[in-house]
Amino acid sequence: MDTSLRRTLHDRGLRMTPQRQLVLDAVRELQHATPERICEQVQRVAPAVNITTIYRTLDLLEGLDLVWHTHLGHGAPSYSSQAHEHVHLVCHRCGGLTEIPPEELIDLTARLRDRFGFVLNPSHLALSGRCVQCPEPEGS
Amino acid sequence: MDTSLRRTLHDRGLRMTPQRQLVLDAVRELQHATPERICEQVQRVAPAVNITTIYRTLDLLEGLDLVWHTHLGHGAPSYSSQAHEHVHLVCHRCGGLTEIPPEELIDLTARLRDRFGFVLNPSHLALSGRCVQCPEPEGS
DNA sequence: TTAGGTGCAAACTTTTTGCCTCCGA
DNA sequence: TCGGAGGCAAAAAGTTTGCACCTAA
Repeated sequence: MDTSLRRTLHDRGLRMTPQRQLVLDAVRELQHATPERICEQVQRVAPAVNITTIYRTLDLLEGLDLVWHTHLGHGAPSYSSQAHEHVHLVCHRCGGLTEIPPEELIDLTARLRDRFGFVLNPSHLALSGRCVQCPEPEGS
Repeated sequence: MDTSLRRTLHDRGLRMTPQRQLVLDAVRELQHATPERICEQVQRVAPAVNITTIYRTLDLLEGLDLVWHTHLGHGAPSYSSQAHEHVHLVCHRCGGLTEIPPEELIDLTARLRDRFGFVLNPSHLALSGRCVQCPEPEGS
C-alpha cells in the first residue's frame, strides 16, 4: 500500500486504483522493464489487467514523476522508478549495459544546473558510447 | 560524392549505390531525423526509393559507425551523423531539446574512459532531466 | 553467373484510440 | 448521476521479412 501515491493522485482529482498500485509496484520491483514485461508481472496478481491499462498507467505515473522511461537499446522502452540509483553506460555496438554509481556525475550535474538550469536526473540516465570489449572502429 | 564511403563499403565486399549515398547525405543534412523524415528527403531526389531501403541502409551505415541513432523522446528514433557536434539535453517533462557544446563533457569523458574503459560518444548524447521552463514536481 | 541490392507487398510488433461499461464520490 | 477508469477490439505507427528482379563484378 502506498499512501503517498493515493495522496498524489487525490490532489489532482485522480483516483487510486489497484491497477495503478500494481503497475507502480511492478516497475519498482523489476527495474528496466518493458511495458510488456510489466504487464506480465501485474497479471500474476491480477490476470484481467489489460496491456492498454499498463500503457495508460505508465504514462500517468511518468507524468507524476514516479516512474521514468528511456530507450536503453533497440526496441521497446525501459521503465524504472526513481528508487533505482544507477547510471547506465550503453554500448552502441554490442548493446551491452554497464552500471556505474551516480556519484560519477556529481560534477556534471552541478555544472548543467548552474550553466543551463537543467536538472539532470542522474539516477536514470543512459550514456551512449563504446564499451571495453568492443573494438575501435577503423579509421579513427 | 563520398569516396571514403565507397572505400569503406568496398573493403567489406559491399557495393556503393546511389541510395546509400543519398541516405548518408540526408542524415548529415537533417540531423535528428526519423527514418520517415530521411525517406522524404531522399525521395526528393529519387522518388522511387523505398522506406525499406532507408531502414536497411541506416542499419548498414550504423554498423559502419557513420551514423548513429538515439531515442530522444517518444516515438521514432532519431538518426545523426558523427559530424554533428552537440550534446543534447532532453527534458523528460516537456520533451524539449537543448543543445550544449561538447566541451561540457570533457571531464566526464576522461573519467569514464579511465575508470571504466568506456569511450563516451560526446557528439551524440542525450542527457535526460528537467529543463529550465518546467516546474519542479511537488514533494521534492 | 553469381551474389549483392532494391522495390514491393505483406506480416509483425508495439502503441494508441474509440467505445462501452462499471464504479465510487 | 457524473466523470474517472479499465477492458476489449480495432486502428495506427513503426519496423521487418519474403520474394522476384535487376545489376555490377
